[in-house]
Amino acid sequence: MGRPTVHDIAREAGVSLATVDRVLNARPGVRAQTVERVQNAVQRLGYVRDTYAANLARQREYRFAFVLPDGASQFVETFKAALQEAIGAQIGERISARIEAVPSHDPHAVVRVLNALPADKLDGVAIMTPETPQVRDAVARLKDEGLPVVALVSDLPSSGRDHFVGINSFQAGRTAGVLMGRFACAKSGQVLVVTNSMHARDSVERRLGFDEVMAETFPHISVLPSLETHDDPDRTDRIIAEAFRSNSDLLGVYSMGPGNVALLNALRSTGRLQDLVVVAHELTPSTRIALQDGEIDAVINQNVGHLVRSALRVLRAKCDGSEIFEAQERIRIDIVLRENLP
Amino acid sequence: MGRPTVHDIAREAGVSLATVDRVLNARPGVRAQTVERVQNAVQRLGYVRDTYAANLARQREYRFAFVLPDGASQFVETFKAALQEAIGAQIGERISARIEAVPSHDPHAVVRVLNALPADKLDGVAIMTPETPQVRDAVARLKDEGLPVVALVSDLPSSGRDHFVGINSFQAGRTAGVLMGRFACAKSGQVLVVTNSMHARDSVERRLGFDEVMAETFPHISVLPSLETHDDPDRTDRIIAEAFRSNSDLLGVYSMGPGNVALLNALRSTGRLQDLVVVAHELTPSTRIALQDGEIDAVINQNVGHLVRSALRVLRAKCDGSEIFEAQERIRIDIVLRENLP
DNA sequence: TGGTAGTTGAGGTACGTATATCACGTAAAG
DNA sequence: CTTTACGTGATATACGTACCTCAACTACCA
Repeated sequence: MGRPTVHDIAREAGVSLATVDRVLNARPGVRAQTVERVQNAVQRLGYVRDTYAANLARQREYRFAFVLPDGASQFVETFKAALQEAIGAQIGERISARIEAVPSHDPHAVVRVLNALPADKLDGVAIMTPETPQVRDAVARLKDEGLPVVALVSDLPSSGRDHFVGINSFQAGRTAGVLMGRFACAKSGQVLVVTNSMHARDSVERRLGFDEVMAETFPHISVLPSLETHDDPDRTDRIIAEAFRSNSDLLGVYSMGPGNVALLNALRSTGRLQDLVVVAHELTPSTRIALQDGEIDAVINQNVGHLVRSALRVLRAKCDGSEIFEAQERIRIDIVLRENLP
Repeated sequence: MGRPTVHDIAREAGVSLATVDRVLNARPGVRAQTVERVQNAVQRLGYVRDTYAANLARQREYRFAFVLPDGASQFVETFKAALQEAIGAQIGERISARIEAVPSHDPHAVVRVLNALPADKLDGVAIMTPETPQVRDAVARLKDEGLPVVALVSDLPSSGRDHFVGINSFQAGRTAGVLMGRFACAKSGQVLVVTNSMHARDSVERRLGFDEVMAETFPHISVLPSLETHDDPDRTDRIIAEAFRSNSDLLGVYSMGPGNVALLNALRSTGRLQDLVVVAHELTPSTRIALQDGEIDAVINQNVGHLVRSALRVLRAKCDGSEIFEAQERIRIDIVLRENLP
């Protein structure tokens, strides 16, 4: 015979179907002793609830909200596209997802959106935003209302989020460091580090990892202080030009954050792009082209498709109270060169 | 209202439930005109069959067979472990998989096993084996019996297989080449290329990709003819020792196939392992340790977990006649360094 | 006219689970 | 002794689909 059903449990435990149901769904009105009898039967027969039949019966729908920064970042756009695609392909999985766009540089707006989420109309929330104390509080509130919360790309530790879907920024920084050091080939000189803002936890951690490897393994290369572009193309042009004026032996550039379009333009106008080792984060249309043209040497990437599907799977598992298949949910730090472009 | 059901289709098309059922399941006894009416209704309402309800009703079980080489390869062992784990985690997905072990170096045995597969007790087959004309024929036979067939890791082109789950060997070879060239840092010298056998299509293609990049981009490095170990540790020791005697400027070693344990041992006994750039394929317990110890510089990997889950998803989709979500099924060429070890 | 084949409808049962209602105990409280 | 609350069983309906049977209708041919 196939998998045991609730009927088998009822027979094995010597109780009625109704009681099995009460126990399995943690409904009240069952003596502790009876509960145990049923649970033993479940154990003995190795019963596993058929989630799909259950969802069919209860007309379950998984209603998720994705809170994403609204802005010019190609990475977020790529992520959104992957999300739309995944939702489309998941027809039949009873998943619906709404996207809540949040002005990327307004910390208060994030909190407003989070607080405005209709907890009773949702079954889970995924959040991509920098960590602030207010966000932590808002997440805690969502958790209080019984909603599973997943942090996306940027972790929200000590906020009570159920899960983090993303890569370890410190390791990502180390990986970038090794590529920079080895591709620079024992030459000595300076490396530029550029990001939009060092207020983001990711940037800080990447920088730490990068510095650690450079100091350990490539002491002949000196890593310059982080330049912050503040997402401003003009400012980017200026600080890059200035950096090239004041450093004679520039070997490479490490771009830790978004804003690769502006950065690449600034680098192009120096006329020295081809000689530099450039390592950037996130595979987007622009970094892809730059890789193909040999302008960027390596991209450290987290696969957006994997991020999206992992977030959806984890949220579902949290809703169902089922186990997470850890091996599948670990997001890899992809190293993308021209040769292994997906 | 939620997703349309067969009832909605029946109403929309002005026919009975039975007729909708006949059309949807391609049963005979429906006028062409009526078929069209129903299909139009399906189109208009955007009906998608609820696969899980359908599987529930028809008591479907997906019975797959995995034909895998039986042998000492750590890669295959890792793959098997991932398969077992995935099957365990898929309880509730109505999937069962049997593993058919085949002596790895007996081409006839593969064919015997394939021919002995009980087509009527199976819903799909995944095959990991080198390509031979006999295998092609056996696959064609399986297809004739109506079974979906997926080629794993090593493609079986022109065999009629439904899908290939694995990476492009040529691109993988190119990727290895770039890493070798760049990590060798403009020094000139020779690179050893080692595999167990150049009869395998993978090895040939990897070699082609590797050579192409080396010739294009690193002409100062000369790539030596492929050494074949034939899975024999003693032979491996001998040919490696001989290669070190006759080449004075060895810069690196590219290991294209399995047998990394024996190769690493042979390299260790030369005492020059630390100075070499070593690029190998497949992340296994031994290559992982060698990466950590700095003996191997880079591993080109195809994630076994992804391979397994992709094969299962594709086989299921083929059984259901549903679309494949291409973006999800593209296996990435992973570059694994010590710093981004998963 | 009757026969036959092709087409359609009506309705049922089943899959495994959720959920509701009602009835029947038993034991404690009044 | 009655009342009440609690624990349990019996039974039904539903979810969306598959698959079966039986009846009925149409069209065509002999």
